[in-house]
Amino acid sequence: MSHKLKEVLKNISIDCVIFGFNNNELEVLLIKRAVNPYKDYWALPGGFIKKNELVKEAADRILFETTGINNIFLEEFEIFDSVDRFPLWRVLTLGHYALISPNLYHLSTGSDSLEVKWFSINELPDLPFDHLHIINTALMKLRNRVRYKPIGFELLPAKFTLPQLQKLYEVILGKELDKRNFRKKIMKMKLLKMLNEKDKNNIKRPALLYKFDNKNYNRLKEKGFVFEI
Amino acid sequence: MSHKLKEVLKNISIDCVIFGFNNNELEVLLIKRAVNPYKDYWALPGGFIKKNELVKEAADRILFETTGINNIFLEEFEIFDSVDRFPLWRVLTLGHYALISPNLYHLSTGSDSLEVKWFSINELPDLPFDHLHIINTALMKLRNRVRYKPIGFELLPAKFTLPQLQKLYEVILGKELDKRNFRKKIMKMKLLKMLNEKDKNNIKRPALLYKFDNKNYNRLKEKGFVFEI
DNA sequence: TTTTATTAGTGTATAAATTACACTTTTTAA
DNA sequence: TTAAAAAGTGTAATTTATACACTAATAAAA
Repeated sequence: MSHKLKEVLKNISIDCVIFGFNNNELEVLLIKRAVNPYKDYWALPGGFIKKNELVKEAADRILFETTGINNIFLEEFEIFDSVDRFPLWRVLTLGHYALISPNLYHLSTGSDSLEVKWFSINELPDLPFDHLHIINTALMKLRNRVRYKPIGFELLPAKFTLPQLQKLYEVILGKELDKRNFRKKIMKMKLLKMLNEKDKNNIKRPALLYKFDNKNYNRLKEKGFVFEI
Repeated sequence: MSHKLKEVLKNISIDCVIFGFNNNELEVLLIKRAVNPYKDYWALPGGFIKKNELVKEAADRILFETTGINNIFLEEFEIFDSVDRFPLWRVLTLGHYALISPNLYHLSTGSDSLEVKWFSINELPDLPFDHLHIINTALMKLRNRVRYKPIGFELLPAKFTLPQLQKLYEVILGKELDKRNFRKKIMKMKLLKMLNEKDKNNIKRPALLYKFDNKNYNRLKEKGFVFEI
């Protein structure tokens, strides 16, 4: 790690599970570790919290330093506390996750990472520590959360189509949705702004483009609106 | 604290917010601190995690040592990480909460607590550290959680009446519910076992007693049932 | 230019759930 | 025996959820 042990809280670390959506599949961002233990292994971006850092600040910094990604909404989802999960000493890890639209972020390595890459969650490499368990836990939490908070939208480009949104939810929830009912339900929530543009990506019947109306979502939320899919 | 600093992870502590339900009010369990800082103050039961302890084990032990309560379901709900929240050094606190039926548990003090007592959440004493913030956050999380998981039942005695259950939900959710609709909704879920007994507590028309059918709840859950109030 | 192919977009019927509401019954206390 | 207090109950209207097939709009192919 790039920071001296004396600068950090050596018993508390952070691991980040960054989900993306591509080719109608969920993906997760991994780094190739530059340091031991498990040098050269693909693993979750992670690191230790500095002594005077808030958890949120640390998560943002660690993610940026290892992958080049910043300015995303990281959320704590679980504490991983097995006694021997880190081979050298006792470490509790605060798991964080985020959903991002992969094409919006430029990836770069840092001193702790040799390489950064997206992996389909259906084709993960061997992972060190309990990182597979962390990813699976994050996925379970994501599946539940996405139904009660409009975080799924973060996985789409700023401009998206209703068929894309539906596909995203089908992939996350693992079930087929009726497009008539899905469309009616979403449109009724009044969370989308229709754009006077169509998706022109080699499609016979180009679909209308929308964007998420965050301002209206917050306004409705204050009035007691509850998102649910 | 009763444990030597060298035995614990001094940067990670646990605070427990234990909710009870009494006189149609939510209550929270506090201890009078036996040690500095803030000796003699009423505060949340808390302590440090031992070096080879799982978070869950630590939470259970800390709660038992400070209040005499054990064998309850503690759940982590938030991390409190302000840099100066503990005056002597950097401490991150893993907030845990639980709901219990107060009459089922015998309270006792330990070496860290001079006294243990229930306080109405509407009449809290001055609290040290950020304990008021911790309690308010727990309450917010509780209000949401109680709608999507049948944890509210934990606040009632093993045998309870439907009017008691409704009152509990009204208190937690902060709104009045129609007793006809509430009764229909609850009975339809098939989570209660009707007892051939009535509540005989100085009531003109004694109500039927029920108990929560955990076995059936788990069976229904496996079949895809989702609790929601 | 016309035809074909592919996908987006739409409407209707039924079932289920939610919401709003007042009176009857059952017990204990007076 | 009567009064009081609370539990228990049913109905109607509205909203939401679910299931389903055809039409329309475009680009590619002929």
